Amino acid sequence: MATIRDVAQKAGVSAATVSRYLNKKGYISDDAKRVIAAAIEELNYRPSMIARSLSTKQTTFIGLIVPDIVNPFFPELARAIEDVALASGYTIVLCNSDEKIEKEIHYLTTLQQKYAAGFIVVTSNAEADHYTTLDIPIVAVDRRIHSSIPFVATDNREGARIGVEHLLASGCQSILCMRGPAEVGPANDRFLGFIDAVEGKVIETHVVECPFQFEASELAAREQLERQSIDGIFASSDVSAAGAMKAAYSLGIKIPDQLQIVGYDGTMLAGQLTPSLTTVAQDVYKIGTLAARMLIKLIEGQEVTEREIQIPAELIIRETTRSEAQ
Amino acid sequence: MATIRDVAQKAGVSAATVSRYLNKKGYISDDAKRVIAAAIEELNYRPSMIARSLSTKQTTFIGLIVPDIVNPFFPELARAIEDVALASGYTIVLCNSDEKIEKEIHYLTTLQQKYAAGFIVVTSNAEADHYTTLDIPIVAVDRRIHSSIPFVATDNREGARIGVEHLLASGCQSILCMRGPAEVGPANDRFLGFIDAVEGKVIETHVVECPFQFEASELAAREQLERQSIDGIFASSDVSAAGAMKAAYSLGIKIPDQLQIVGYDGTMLAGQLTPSLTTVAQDVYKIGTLAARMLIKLIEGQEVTEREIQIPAELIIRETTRSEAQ
DNA sequence: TTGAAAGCGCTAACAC
DNA sequence: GTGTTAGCGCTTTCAA
Repeated sequence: MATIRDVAQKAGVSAATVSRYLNKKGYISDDAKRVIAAAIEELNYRPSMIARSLSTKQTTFIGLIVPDIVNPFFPELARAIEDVALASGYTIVLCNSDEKIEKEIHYLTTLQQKYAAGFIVVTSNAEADHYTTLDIPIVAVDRRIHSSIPFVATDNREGARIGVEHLLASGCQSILCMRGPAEVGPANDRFLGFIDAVEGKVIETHVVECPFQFEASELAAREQLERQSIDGIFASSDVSAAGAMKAAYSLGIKIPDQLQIVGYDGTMLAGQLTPSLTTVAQDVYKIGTLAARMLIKLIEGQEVTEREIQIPAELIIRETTRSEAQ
Repeated sequence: MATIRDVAQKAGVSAATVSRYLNKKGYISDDAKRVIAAAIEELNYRPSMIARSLSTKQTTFIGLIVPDIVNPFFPELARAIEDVALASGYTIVLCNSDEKIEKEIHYLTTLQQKYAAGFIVVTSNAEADHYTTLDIPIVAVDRRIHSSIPFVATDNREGARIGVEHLLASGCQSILCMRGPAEVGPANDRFLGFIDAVEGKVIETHVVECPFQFEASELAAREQLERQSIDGIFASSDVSAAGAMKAAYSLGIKIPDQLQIVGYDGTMLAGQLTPSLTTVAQDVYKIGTLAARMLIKLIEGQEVTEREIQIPAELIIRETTRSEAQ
């Protein structure tokens, strides 16, 4: 690998001049430009980012800490972040925390001593110390970490309200809310949205808490479906909705004739189920984009006015609801 | 941020000694150990990996180049790789190529000048020059790049054969093979497996090429299903199978009574469909694990005997086939 | 407009 | 066992 000095020598100038050329800093004669360009070309020279980093103390790595990239929400988020990072010359480092605080801390410290310029984090761990005391920028996505940390997410409460409203408008009289885990912020927000929608209405409601997981959701749904007459389900995630569909199927309950279902998330899965699932879609790509843009601004010391962004969710009506109202 | 010299000073030793302590290299007195440890603790010192890298010319970043992390195969692969990387002190950098050779080259060069110690790559781009001329280790996953580059994948041909065999054993007389794109290596292997299974059998076969994509697959399947009588489908991916299921559903064809379907991949989707999809499952996590281990060995200069690994696929029998033979 | 020189934080001979 | 010294490849004053 050629170094800056090799280039300087070949071009007959000093390393400093080459450096200036590379960084477009300071004046430099057209002649010099020409020879340097030629030398770089000839040597196929690529500056070492690591030497540069050592010198400038700036880096271009963004750490992305998510619970588990296998969870369908995160690949799309990662994709969005990577796209904007790429455009701005940043590179993303993938970290799976499994929601474990030790793993989060591990990444935070290792990456910081390595090369991270900032972090984008999805975590439910409440002890925010490790985040608030960090001396590099960080933005929280999907779940709020601390009031001092910028945050981007869907307006889950309103999204859920819309979804349940749709069930109501479609004539449901007895609705089951399959809410997510109490430890997860968005799950609570969605539950609040459910309450918002049903409050004061003369209908029956049931609530069951279950993880964002297929088998567990299927089980929970089956239990509820057997026990009482339910004609509508609002599931806090598409996976749970899929579980409910399975339960209904094996119980011989017809969808959407006897039972209508609304999921949440708007993952691919929703569209690929049969019948296809009506769902409240999050614009995950947009969340990722905004979070990444915000972080990069922070890293580059630019002004960030909106430190808290809520993105509206969108109801996608498909085959698991009848939408009589329409 | 404290530096190694700060630590040395506080401990009353030289930077070299601290360095030796840090890297457990060379002898060092217990006394020294004690003072150094104390100084490190007190100053909350963390060595700068970037300075270290500049000095040693070693880094701990692994570039992972995949077409698109959103594609369900890749998150699990990434997860596996990250898990073994983490255990060995490496960190993974996520790169989405969109199958575009320019993007691949971009990552290859940028990351190399940044800090990559090696690459794990999934690509169908045949011009392997950029890979074969690379001067850092690389391993190919899922799709072969060049005979000189180590490679880990599922034994797709055999996997497909098993899947089709199952359709045959379940009594199918007229089988449609929904094969993947001709440019994609594994798709071809799976098609060969299909041929292997049906060759010489007195049954009817049909073949249609379609991308690993829901809508397109649904369309293709519907067309075939309308045109001729088909009682079995071997789809080259679970997504395509899901599309086929949807087509059958809207055509009023009962699964598995009138039509049996076998998918390929063993993604979550397969288990979450209703009825759940019989599929040939790849052990993606294992592929990732083996690839990462191999790459790390290569990076660390260890002997790698098996440079080409094929992992068997496993048939998971679920509700879209009848398995009369059992 | 350009070059010399110092230094970023660490490692690695080599000498003591 | 430990310290001195000389870099790793780049940037950045400061002079010229």
